[in-house]
Amino acid sequence: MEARINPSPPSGKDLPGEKAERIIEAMRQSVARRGVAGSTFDHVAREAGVSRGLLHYYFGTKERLLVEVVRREADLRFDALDAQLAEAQDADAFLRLLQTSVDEMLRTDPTYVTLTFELFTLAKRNEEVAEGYRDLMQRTRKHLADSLRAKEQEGVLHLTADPESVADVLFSVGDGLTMRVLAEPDRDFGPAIAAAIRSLRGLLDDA
Amino acid sequence: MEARINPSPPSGKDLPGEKAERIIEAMRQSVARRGVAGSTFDHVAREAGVSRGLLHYYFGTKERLLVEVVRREADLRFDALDAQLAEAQDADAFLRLLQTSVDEMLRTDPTYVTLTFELFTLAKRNEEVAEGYRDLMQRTRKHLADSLRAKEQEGVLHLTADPESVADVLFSVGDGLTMRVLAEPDRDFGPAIAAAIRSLRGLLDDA
DNA sequence: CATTACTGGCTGGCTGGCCAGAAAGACAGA
DNA sequence: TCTGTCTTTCTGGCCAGCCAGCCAGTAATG
Repeated sequence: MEARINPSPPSGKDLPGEKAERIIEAMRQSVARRGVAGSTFDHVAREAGVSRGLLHYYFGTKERLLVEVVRREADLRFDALDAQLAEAQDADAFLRLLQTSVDEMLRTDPTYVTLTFELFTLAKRNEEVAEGYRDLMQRTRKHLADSLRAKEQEGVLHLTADPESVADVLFSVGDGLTMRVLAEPDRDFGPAIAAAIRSLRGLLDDA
Repeated sequence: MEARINPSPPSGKDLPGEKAERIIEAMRQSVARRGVAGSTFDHVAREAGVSRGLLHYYFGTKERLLVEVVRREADLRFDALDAQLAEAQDADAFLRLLQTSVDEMLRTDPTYVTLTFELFTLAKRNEEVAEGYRDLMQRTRKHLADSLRAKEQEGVLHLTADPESVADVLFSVGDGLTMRVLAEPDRDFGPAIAAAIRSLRGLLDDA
């Protein structure tokens, strides 16, 4: 009766938690589009193709559902990063790939940026979400830092600060500029982005 | 009957719009603390010491009240910036002052950072707020850019990009790092901030 | 038949906005 | 200075709508 959260494989034809997956993904998209407040169980359930009650059955509360959303967000972020950065062969290429990665995301689907900010504001008011968000930040930083370390050992980059700090700064600039681009989509941020990249290059390669 | 918004001086002992001021300030603090959704007219009215109805009388809707909050936010931001940056005599001092300004704000009262993010997420869903937010971004950028230009003419700085772009990048890094500090208050961001400053220095002075 | 997975009606609480009218001036005349 | 009237400012009760969570009960599974 009090199973909750991934109550074990539904035995039969379905993947374990296949419905739970659909709920999380529906919530993810809904939060990006409508915000946390606008993402009612009613809407999300309809979009996931399940009943409203199931959301409670699996997750109990909205907050716990959001924590799962954050977790999934981290996975998606990692995949995107790894795919983009793997092939960089020097600092310039690395930054260029980072930039096009952000560009592309903004043009095709700004879901996860929006979601990140939405979760950040909620984290201020809910400890469960806050913990999930901290975890997301830490894992993301760690992940990029590992990539940076690897690239350094390959001789592709020469970091002028510890990898974690570099990762923090890279993500910070990325988030800050993204926020501005989203707020003023008609403005040309080309020069600002170019300036940012020039400025960041000093962290990746002082040769 | 349809006066609305600063309906003219209340003639007598009070300052013009003194109550409106109190409402805006109460809303500002409430949004920072409880978020937009949690800032009900009931709470805000009580904290401003007025009746709930007066909020409608002055502002009509919650959105329009929020737009006023954004406007006030810009003024506060300008004052803080001007006060801090006026005395900088070289690029390093400029960045140092920028940093201590952010530090101090974080330690004493992170109200306006929180508020800024809160408004950003709301802007995604409300055109009135979005316009106010764009305006805030533009005016803030313009303001810092003007400061930068002035410092350049004084010979204090030598910008390596147009002032608006430099302002964008400075604020972006500031916002991004601030977000991270707020999310992980126990982590030591000293090295990351140092790295950011080293990196940004290239935008202010290539001598 | 027992257990687990799932449904959807219900409810109590809350919210933004509306509005009828009270309170507080403003002004004029005596 | 008092009084009566008009206007502006301000109040708080009311309402319709919405929502998260609860739960009694149904379907599926083994």
